[in-house]
Amino acid sequence: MTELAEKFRRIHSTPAYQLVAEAIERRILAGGIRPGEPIGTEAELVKQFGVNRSTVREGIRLLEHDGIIQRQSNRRLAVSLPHYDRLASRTTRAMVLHEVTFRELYEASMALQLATIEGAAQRATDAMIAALEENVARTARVLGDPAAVAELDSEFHTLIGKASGNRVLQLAREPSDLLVYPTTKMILARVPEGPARLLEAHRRMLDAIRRRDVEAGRLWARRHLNDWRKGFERAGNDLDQPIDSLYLRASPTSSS
Amino acid sequence: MTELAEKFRRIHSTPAYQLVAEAIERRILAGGIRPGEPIGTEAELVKQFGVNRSTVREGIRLLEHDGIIQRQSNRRLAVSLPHYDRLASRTTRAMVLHEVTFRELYEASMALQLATIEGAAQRATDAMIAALEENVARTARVLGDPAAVAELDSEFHTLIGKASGNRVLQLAREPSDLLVYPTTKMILARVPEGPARLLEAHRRMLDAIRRRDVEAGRLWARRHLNDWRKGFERAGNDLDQPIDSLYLRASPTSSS
DNA sequence: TGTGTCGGATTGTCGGACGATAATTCCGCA
DNA sequence: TGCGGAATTATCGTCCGACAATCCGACACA
Repeated sequence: MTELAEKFRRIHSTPAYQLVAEAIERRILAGGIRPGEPIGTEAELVKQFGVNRSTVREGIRLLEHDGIIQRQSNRRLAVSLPHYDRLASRTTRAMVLHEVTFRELYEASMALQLATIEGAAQRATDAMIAALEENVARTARVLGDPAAVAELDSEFHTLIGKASGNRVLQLAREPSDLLVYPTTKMILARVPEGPARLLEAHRRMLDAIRRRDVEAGRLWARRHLNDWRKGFERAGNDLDQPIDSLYLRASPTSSS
Repeated sequence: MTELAEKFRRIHSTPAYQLVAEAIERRILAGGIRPGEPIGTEAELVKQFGVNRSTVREGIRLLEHDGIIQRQSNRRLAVSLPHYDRLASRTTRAMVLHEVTFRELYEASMALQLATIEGAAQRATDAMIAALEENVARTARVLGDPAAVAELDSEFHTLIGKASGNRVLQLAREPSDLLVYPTTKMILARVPEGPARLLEAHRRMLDAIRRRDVEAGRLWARRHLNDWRKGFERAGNDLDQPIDSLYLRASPTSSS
């Protein structure tokens, strides 16, 4: 083995199906095709790229999976805006595989939720506030059913995310939220005073948003999440244990 | 159109290739197969699932694309931990397609970076601090080259992310970081005092981390990002304009 | 207006095939 | 006996051709 001079870059042939996917992706991102517009049938792509249909299909699958293209009613492919939950579930999955701890989840959620409610307090529209009020009212009605309360809690936070008007923030927090939700459910089922405290916090947060009181919003969001943490520990868990695979959803697909 | 009673759930048949993907994914997430362990060859999967190889291939492509399985040197498929950047680029792409504004990016980054440096100040190891010092030293050396400084800035923030020891936070901020980086590059190229101010901020942040001074860390991280925003505006941009497709990387694939 | 029917288009799935390349085995030679 | 290189095998990427199921649109019909 002579010392080989690094004259050549390591050769790396990209498989055709990836090239297909990247070519289409580039066109979409460059704005050549706008969301909603069709990108042609498989047969057409076969002709354009000069590869076999199987290859085209493998390529298309990737983009379809990412949600940047979708099949319309015609079954024809069209560009689409990837929906949040689709991306979020991937990231959530990664968190589970990486065995992140609840502490990490707690810390990150704290930062994200505080920023979110800050935005919501500043910019929530009347419609969003009405939706939040409706959510809180419903929560009050099902206070005896922990699972239902947990579900509404999840919805509440999603609504606040929307109300914040910050999509970057929404995208950033959704993966964590997906993990927080099942935990909340577990906590509420085991900590008797949980639902009442949760409702109180939601009411205060909503009130802060209504009054555009950023500081009060932050305060109650913080308390709310601290309740979550304390409940988690009171339910007999260690904050430094990794989140485990309880959190795989039954069907991670099909978001209408 | 009469009011149709919602008696039936929308029918939805899942194609076989998706079932294959989901079946494998479930097994992995349930912990049946740990990262690094092989999944079996395509031929074996064909036998197990009783479908055609084309179908199996379409299915495993999806998981491969998500990074939860990978081909080893044997070419055999094995479970793997999805790496951050792979997920991040998807989310970044979504942000571009959704035409999020710089303001949204700025706000979200602020929350995420403050939380990150907080974690770093509390938990950075000596090794991480050394790496940060090395980064700062290199930055000082290339101060005349805006592009190089931008690159090192990106690295600096990645290092702080690692130093924070919070992977949830890291996963949450990476997508935004991917968008911040090209902007920083543009700003540094146009704002003469940019590099010097950036270096100063990095030094202060590093110092705060070294002294475990959370408040100082937050302060300088905030200033640093405010500089970014001001530079952005000084460079003649409007904070409320959508980020555009300048940000698609040349090759969004292959992370070793 | 609502309903059956038909043809065409498109997809999902299949079976089989070939070459390229990495992994493994085997064999001749020192 | 041990080792380097050749032969074999395994596996993947790609291709081809095919078929049924399904959906869309159009059209005729009640």
